[in-house]
Amino acid sequence: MQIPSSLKILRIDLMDSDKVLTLAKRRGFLWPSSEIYGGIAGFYDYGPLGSTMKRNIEDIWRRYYVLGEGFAEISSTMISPEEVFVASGHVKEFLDFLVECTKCGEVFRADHMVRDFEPNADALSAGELAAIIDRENVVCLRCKGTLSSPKPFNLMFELGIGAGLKGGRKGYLRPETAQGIFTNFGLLYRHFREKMPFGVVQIGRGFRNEISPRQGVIRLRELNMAEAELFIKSEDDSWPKYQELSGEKLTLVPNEGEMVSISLGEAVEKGIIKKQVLGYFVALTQKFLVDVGVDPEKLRFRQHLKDEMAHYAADCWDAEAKTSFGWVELVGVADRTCYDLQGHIDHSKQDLRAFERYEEATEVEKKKVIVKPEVLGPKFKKDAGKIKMALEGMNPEDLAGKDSVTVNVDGKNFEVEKDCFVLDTVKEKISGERYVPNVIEPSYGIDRIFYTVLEHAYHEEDDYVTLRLDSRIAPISVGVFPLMAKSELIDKAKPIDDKLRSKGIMTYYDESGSIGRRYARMDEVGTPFCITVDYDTLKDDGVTIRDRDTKEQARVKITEILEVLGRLLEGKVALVDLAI
RNA sequence: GCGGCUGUGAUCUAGUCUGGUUAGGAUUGAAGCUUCCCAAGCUUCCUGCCCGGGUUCAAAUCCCGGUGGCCGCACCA
Repeated sequence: MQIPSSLKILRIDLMDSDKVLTLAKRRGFLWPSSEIYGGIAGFYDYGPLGSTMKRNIEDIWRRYYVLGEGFAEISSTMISPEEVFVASGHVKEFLDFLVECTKCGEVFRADHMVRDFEPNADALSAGELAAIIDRENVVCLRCKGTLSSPKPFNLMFELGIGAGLKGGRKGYLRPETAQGIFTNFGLLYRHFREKMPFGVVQIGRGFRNEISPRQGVIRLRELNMAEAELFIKSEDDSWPKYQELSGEKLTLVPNEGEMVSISLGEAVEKGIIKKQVLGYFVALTQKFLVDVGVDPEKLRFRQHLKDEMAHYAADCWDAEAKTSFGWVELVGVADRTCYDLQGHIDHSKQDLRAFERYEEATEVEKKKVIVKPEVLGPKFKKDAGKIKMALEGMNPEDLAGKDSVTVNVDGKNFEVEKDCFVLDTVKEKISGERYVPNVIEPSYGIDRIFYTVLEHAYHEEDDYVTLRLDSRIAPISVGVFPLMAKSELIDKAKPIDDKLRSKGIMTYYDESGSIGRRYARMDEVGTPFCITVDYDTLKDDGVTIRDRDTKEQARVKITEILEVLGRLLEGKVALVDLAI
């Protein structure tokens, strides 16, 4: 039977993901969570090698953001009270209204069902959606059955915090780490000694009650994320380190127009990427991803479509990697504007603004309404306070020359005579201005990056599997073997192993089975180098260092191992150059 | 969440249709032998029918429910 070529490719690709996931399970990278109880969709445990490799990826990420960009790392709670997510918009926006067919049970998104009648369907309330469905007689797309009323489905996990008959205070598991940074903005602003711009990062878990988790770790309900929030002055799109990356070649898929392959500098000049600072972090993201092992040939940046944007974002570029699951979003670089901070200002009544000092303070003369409390008080008694506030908020020009003025407080009108206040001109010193900072957010999905790195590192030749992981990512750096399990060789090999570990190099000591089998074990988990003590070692104090990818060997004196390995692991020298 | 397919040691798989020995094999793993540099060979060993009900004298096998996986639809702020 003839199989269409497109299907053939699909089949082969699917087999690839199976192979990678099977290897990941067998060798302790990824394990389905709670497997002895049947497992649970959307949850994965990181095994011993996986935990280490994940940490290695996170450490390199820290190198970029904390050391490289000077961002500060915090670790905020995973549980927050409801108010946080009301302010962030997640309670209202992080949900879909679903309608169910009362006849066949098919479930649809309510806003999709009324899209033809209402251009702004996703902004409607349950009641409004129900009204349109009723009015337009919208029925099930599949069987024409009657639809249920719209029911909200929020993707956040809800919690009751503490005891109490009502189940305690309502809270949620965070769907993103970002809110912990925004709620701490005031303290962070102080930490940075009120100097703008500044950045804050957080590596941690987020939780989303996905309707249909699938594809291994690509869509999880408990996920690992690394997020950076860069606070900048509103409208200021420059970035001091921009020039350093402006030559970086990017593959861009803008939401209008064709896919292009151009430098960051050109992309910003041509207006494909609107802001320098956003572009900088797109390019930085590319450097990071390629650094940890994402194949640059399988990497692109795609701009979100207008209707695809999250509720808080004005612009967003996703880093997408080609995997056997198709193009997978690894990172989102979003312009969140001042949405989040403004939301928290509105809901918490706290001042979460930054202050920018002018180079020179200016003095302005200003007319002001100055209330005489000793006159106003006795006249209006308990209403006096509110009337005072209202008066002071009025435009002095409107009060000039009038005998009395009508003030509306809480729906009641009060006639206030001119003896209650005076109009005066005061000098005011203005030394700067306050503004709500804008936020640029690069948000990394660690689990997806982890998987992509595994898949892009996976090599198979004649059923022999090698993970070509970067030496800084590989969970084990060096295998240490005696050629045979003989005491004279073991006595030489063990101290080498101890020495390397004491210097912080992750090793794996192995004396069982044939030497080839031991190399194969290490190749399969991506260990870049293996050291073997052989019978010649007893005579010349030399050992062989073997390279995972080329299988070449070099002979090195035991006393020089540490120095040589240091250079090899940092990628500063290739083993072939040491070979003798 | 709906529908289809599916679940046998860590991995791959035979057996399931047609119920009936101690569930067979391979890989991996462990212990050992072998001067052993690329999954060599030999010996020995560990580990399994997704879970729960039901039918039956008897269930890996048939039925029902749950659950995991894959695929399609929907979803993916």
